[in-house]
Amino acid sequence: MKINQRHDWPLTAEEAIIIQQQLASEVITSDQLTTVQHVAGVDVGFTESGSTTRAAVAVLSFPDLQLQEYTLAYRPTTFPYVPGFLSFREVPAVIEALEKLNITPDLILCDGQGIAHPRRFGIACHLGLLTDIPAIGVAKSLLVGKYDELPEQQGAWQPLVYRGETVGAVLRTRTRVKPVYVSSGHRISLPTAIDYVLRCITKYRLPETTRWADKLASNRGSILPAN
DNA sequence: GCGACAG
DNA sequence: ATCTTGTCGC
Repeated sequence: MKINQRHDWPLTAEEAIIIQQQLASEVITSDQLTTVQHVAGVDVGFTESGSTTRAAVAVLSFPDLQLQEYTLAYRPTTFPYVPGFLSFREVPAVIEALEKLNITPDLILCDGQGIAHPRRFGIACHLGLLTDIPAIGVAKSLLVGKYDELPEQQGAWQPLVYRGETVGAVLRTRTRVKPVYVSSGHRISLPTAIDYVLRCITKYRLPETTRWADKLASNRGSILPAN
């Protein structure tokens, strides 16, 4: 798929904040999706002491969740990990991997937050805007916000509140397992996002999309080409 | 000023 | 994220 470059990649947090504030105003948190036939999972891993960023995209059919295609991209790491600026470290490589895709996904599940972010612009928002594809943030841990305890049952959830606003949901994807943090990335509402995340869950805590992407980005099973 | 802090 | 073996539990 083709992706139009909307900005240069900043080298400092100060420059990154300006970009986040500009793009955050363009994020859409209402449903604007087409029929979902393909769901993509995205993840990033690091090699060579972190100097190389490896991005993986896995496209699964929906709703049957069978792997249809995957791409990889390697790039030198140019931005450090700073909470609140994860996208500037990972998105450049992800974009490159997405451009190699033959199938254009109808929905993207990201490993990280959507609008559940200090400036309402997590990695799912960034990827959603750059690709103009509906995107959901599914994070394994909390970045910002508070929430009440939730039932142990699969499907239970509680609003994630930050500065008086509901920015996401804390969702129990499997009974008695630690919950995940779901938030809108772009072109999707929270209720719809929760629904899709649950529909991508089979027998594990994380969606099959992110499990595939994670496996590919970390090269487990030695199924990847060296480069 | 003191903590908190996606991956 | 990454460094790393065995081990407890279903």
